[in-house]
Amino acid sequence: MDAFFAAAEQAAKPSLRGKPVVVGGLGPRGVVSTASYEARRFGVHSAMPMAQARRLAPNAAYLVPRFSLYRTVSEQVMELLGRLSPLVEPLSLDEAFVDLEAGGSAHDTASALAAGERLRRDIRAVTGLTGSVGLAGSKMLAKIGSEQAKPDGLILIEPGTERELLGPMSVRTLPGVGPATGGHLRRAGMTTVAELAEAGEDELVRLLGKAHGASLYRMALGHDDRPVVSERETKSVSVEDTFDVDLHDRVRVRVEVERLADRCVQRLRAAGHSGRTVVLKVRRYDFSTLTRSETLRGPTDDPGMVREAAGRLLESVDTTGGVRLLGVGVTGLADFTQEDLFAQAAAAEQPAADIPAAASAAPDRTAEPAPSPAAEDGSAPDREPEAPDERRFPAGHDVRHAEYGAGWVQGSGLRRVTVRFEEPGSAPGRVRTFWVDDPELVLSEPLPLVPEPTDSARASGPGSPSSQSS
DNA sequence: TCTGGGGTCCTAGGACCC
DNA sequence: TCTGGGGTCCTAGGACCC
Repeated sequence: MDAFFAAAEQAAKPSLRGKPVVVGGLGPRGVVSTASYEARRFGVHSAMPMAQARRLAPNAAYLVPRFSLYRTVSEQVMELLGRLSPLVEPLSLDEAFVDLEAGGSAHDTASALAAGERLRRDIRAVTGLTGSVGLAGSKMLAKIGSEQAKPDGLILIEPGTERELLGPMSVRTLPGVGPATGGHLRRAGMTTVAELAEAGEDELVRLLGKAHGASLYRMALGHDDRPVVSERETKSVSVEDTFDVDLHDRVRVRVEVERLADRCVQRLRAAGHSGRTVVLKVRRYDFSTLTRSETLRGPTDDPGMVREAAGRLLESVDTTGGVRLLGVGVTGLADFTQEDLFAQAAAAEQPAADIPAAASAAPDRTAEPAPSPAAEDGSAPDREPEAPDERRFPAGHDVRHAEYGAGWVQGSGLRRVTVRFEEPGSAPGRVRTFWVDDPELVLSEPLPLVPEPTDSARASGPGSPSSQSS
């Protein structure tokens, strides 16, 4: 999908169409998630500090991400991809590989092109947004193709033309070559893909290590036989928070770690997982980042266990100077817990008589989620009694007013909310301001971008190469 | 007003085991 | 009569991706 988050917001908010839109964290330490193409013309791009974006494009609209909306649109797009092939590999909410050959939806250049264009039409019809398609014989080339096709385009890379196409491109075009590897290669005198191929595998392995060097050499030759994999197992679950101002108080740091542990366990349980290794992440005032981990005797999804492990790990970290970010994660995932094992063992030991005891060996699995006293009352003494206006009415979120109907928050503060009354199908709307506690005004769920989810497209076509839409 | 959040994969050293 | 070889697990850090 093209500039996905920003494009979705423009589709939802008629007055923003054709205007620079920046989606990302709006706090003092926020960064840009997505900039619309209009905003990119000012030099704004993903991962840029929001403060810098505001200097470059002071008149852009700045919005927080609304993942529920993006997830809804993403599901619509993934459903369309699923009609092309059972082999769909999502990379994120807005990007996926499709193995057209496995789906029988293309068998040569012409049928692949037809499938790609049909997909783009369907995406536009169903979501109201544009996507770009790269068609090629491998994942790497399909991805590079889709990147070049953006925005709102389609590119097919004819088999046999890969090397000549890649040769003059920057090494940074290849997946897996970021700032660090790019720098290494530049210092070694290599800036283009052709120069990588010339250097040879041995040289690249010497420079970058075994795995990275070897795979990069193959990519430089246009070789990539990685399969499209539809079901991938989750390996870790983590949550982290960057604080608006550094934390200095040790007690506060500890409280935040416990909160994060609870949030992490919530997500872990929601996914039906448990894990053996607890990881604490700390970013200090100077941006130096460290992790500490502890592996338990068996997998757990118990909030107390994770909280305590994270707390122990915190003991070994020097936080003088201040803490910028804290994170808690769980890896070594399983779909059972150690309590399950105990229960199983107990049941096996004493077959009939002992079923109640076996059940009580896993006492709080059903009683959960337990409201943790530590996280509730022990929490930040300096916390606001009520959420500030910006939190109650986040910029960009949908609202509904009893009299004026559907709109979205343009800004809030000083106990006031400014709302623009418009919705996906409407003309650009007018702005009105209300008191934050106006009972007529309530936050609402995102409206669909397209009125009736059209059901036009049909699966079809015999097939051949891989494609990626992004 | 410098630098998010959620992931994946790789490397390297030490412990431990046979 | 200095210090084998190979495998796995754990820990920490780094690069990269969206």
